[in-house]
Amino acid sequence: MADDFSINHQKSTINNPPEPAAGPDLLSVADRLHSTAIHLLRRVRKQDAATGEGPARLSALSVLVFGGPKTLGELAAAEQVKPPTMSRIVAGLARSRLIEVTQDAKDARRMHIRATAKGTKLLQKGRQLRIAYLAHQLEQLRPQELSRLSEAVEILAELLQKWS
Amino acid sequence: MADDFSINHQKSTINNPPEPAAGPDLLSVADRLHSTAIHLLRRVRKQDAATGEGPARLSALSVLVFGGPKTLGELAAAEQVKPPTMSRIVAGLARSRLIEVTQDAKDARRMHIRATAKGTKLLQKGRQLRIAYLAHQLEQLRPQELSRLSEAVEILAELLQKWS
DNA sequence: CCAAATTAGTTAGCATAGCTAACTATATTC
DNA sequence: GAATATAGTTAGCTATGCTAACTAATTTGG
Repeated sequence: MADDFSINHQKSTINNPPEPAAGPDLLSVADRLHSTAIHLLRRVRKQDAATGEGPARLSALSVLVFGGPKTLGELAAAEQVKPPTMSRIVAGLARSRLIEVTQDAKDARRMHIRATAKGTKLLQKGRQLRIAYLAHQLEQLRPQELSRLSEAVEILAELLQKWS
Repeated sequence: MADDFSINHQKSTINNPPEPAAGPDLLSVADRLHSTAIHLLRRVRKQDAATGEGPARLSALSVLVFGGPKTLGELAAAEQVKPPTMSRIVAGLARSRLIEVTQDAKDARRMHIRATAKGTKLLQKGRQLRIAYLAHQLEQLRPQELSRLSEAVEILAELLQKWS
C-alpha cells in the first residue's frame, strides 16, 4: 500500500486486436482487467482502515488466521516479502496482542507465530466490513450479471493458482 | 503496497447463501472477488518495479498522461490522496524530469502539471511490461473462458463507475 | 569432534507513501 | 482594506518495502 499501482485511464487504443473478429484480444482484456482490479481495491481499501491496523499487518494476520501457525520465514514467503520486512510486521502485530510468538523446541532459531483470539476477532471484523461493503455494491447488478461475474472470478482464481 | 490488503484464504464459509439455489450469493462473490483482485495485483506489481519509479508516482503520472494536465489539487483528488502527499509525489516526478510544472497565469497559487515526453515514454514502457505479462498468463485460458472473463470485466468496470 | 558453511531472524539505515497540523502566499468577499 | 477562503508547502509522525551487515544456532565434512 502503500501500495498502489499505475492506472490506465482509457480503453486499450494501443495494441489493437491483430485479428478483428476473433473475440476479445488478450491485450485489451489484460489492460481492462488490471485497471478494474486497481479501482476495485482502491474502494475497498478504506474499509480496512477501520480496524486500526495497516494493510501489511492485516494481510499477514489473515495468513495466520486462515492458514494456521507459521514461522517468520514462511510468513514472509506467503506474503512475498523479505524477512526483515516481516520481522517488523510481526513485531507490530505482537505489540497489539494480535499474534503470539513462541520458540521452536527443536530449533532455537525458529519461531512459531499464531493468531490470538483477539487477532482472529479483529480480522473477522475487518472482513465483515469489507465484504459487506462490496456485497452492497454488487446488489446493483442484475442477477444475470452477478452470475457472469461470479463465473469469471472463478475462472480467474483458478488461473491465478497455476501461476508460479 | 506498500501497499497491500488483507486476504481471505478460503471460500466463504461464514455468511452462507441465505437462499440456496438462487445463483451465486452476494457475499461469497464479494469475498472471492476481493481475494482474486489482490492476488492478481500482487503478481502484476513486480513488473512495475522495472520502471524505477514507485507505484504512487506511476499512478499519478498515468493520470497526467491519459487525462492531460492537472493542478496539484486535481491530481490529489484523482488519486484520492491528500495534498501534502501529492506535493511530494509531484516533487519526485519533477526531479526525475517525468513531469513539468508551470504557474497559472491568472492565479499564482495554482500550478499546472503535465507529463513530459520522457514521462509518457516511461509510462508506456511500464504498461507494455505489465500488460504483456498479464496477456501472457491469459493465454492459458480457453477462448470461451477468455470471452467470459472479458464480459465480466466490463460488467465490473461499468459498476465501478457508478460508485461515488 | 571441531571448524566451516548454512540457515533463521534481527538491526541499521535508506526510500516511498500515507496522514495531520501548522504555515505561506495569493485571491476573494464584505 | 480587513477578514476570510483557497492552493500548496513544510515539518513531523507512522507504516512498508528494500539491502547490507550482523548474531545465534544448526548442519556438514574432514
